[in-house]
Amino acid sequence: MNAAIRSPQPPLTRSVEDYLKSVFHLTSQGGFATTSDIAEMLEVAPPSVSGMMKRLSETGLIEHVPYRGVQLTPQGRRAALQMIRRHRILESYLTSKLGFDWGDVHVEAERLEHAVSEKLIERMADALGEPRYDPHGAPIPTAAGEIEEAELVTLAETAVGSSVVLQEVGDENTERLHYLAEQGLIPGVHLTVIDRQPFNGPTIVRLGDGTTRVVGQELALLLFCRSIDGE
Amino acid sequence: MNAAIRSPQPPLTRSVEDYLKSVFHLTSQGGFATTSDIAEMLEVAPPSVSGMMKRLSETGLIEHVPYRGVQLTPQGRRAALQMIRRHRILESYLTSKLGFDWGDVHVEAERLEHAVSEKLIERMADALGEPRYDPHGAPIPTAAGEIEEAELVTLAETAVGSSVVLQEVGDENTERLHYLAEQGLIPGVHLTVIDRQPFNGPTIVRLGDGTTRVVGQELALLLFCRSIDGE
DNA sequence: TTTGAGAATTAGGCTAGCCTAATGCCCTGT
DNA sequence: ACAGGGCATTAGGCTAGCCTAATTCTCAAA
Repeated sequence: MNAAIRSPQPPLTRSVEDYLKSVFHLTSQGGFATTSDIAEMLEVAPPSVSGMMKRLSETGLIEHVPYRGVQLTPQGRRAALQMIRRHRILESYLTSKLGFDWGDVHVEAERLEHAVSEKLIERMADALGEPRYDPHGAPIPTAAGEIEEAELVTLAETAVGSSVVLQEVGDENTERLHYLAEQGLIPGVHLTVIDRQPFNGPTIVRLGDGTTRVVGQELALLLFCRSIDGE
Repeated sequence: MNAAIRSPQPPLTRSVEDYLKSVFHLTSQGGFATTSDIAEMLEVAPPSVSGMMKRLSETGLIEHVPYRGVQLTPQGRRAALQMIRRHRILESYLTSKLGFDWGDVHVEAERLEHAVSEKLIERMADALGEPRYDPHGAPIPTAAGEIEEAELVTLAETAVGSSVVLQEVGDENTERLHYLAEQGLIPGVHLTVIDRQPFNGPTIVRLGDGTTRVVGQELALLLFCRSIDGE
């Protein structure tokens, strides 16, 4: 007889959507998302997070273990995946239909994802041919809420001598993305790991066209690769 | 030395954008927008409007004459026209590029207009070839903030025997728009006014294809026409 | 010229989200 | 076993926007 039970789906606010997305990303490797990690990701103060976590666990979107952290409930996960689908479809659409640069789309999508209707997203997805990856190579959840989980390894971890395909660029910084694109380090490119300097030094790779690149550790950690050795 | 003077452009909130748009529409025939008209248009209580009007006149976006009403300042008008441009470009884009129905685009655009960047709007406008009218025939303000002001007359006011072109449909109700489209009463259509029943009765028109339509007064008041007699 | 209906405003209160300062909990290192 | 650092939470406050109830203003009609 109380509101929480009766109301089926009070639409989520922008803030709530952002918190859910953060928790999803922070728990993608399993475990709990901590208050301070969420606070840092959303650029708010930790007490703001504590307050929101309380609200969200009351509405059943997250599970909160005080002083430990939070995890998404199935319902929260569904909502988070929906937001991520929106975000990645938007990025894809802006890139391929409106000529946006892959370094710029993140910010734009971040604002739009809270305002687009389901219908618009599906129209965009349709116009794009139901893409499976966004411009950065990240998998796009299906409308049903399924997301591909690939076993990827960062370029910094690859074995010297191995061959990989750059699958996903885990970054959203405009300048870094511009630089990477200039270097030809974009999803889908084939890389052969030629060498790696010691003490967290750069990795040297050969691209498909035979040219080589020296990739510092900071960037190498953002380049998620799929091995193609054994296949 | 105070904040209002120093800060160049504190970005407007969604609410503020909506209020400015309302005031623009309510003052388009000149005069003042009243508190209760704004309240009705935005579906809020009159005191909410009074409060907002106070804020907006303090920030220089409107001119408030207490107990009389409000008007936009040049700065407020600029902001309002920018929102209207966004709205109409969005409607146009959704209609022609994503297959939305002209009856549905209003709601969608209403949500998106607060979230899109200037850059995205200009990309859309570009992709559309800088359209001058939205799907309902309403003029789209230029990026510079100019808007066409046409002398239009509603179909209910046209002289029997005259010839007109349906220029703009002043409605945003989905069902009515669907009905009008079915009847072929869409912007650009050529109409000859054959007859009008007395006592606010319907207007009978002939379309370009020779078929006739009986248009009740309620709808006829929404159909803005341009005369083509004298030309 | 007064009066009263109707519109506008002021008074006072609520929620969502944010903040800082104060307090509480947990765990590791001695 | 416990002291202290570090993270989390609670306490208390703020703004934007909304609300209802009470008050004030305006103007037209008697």
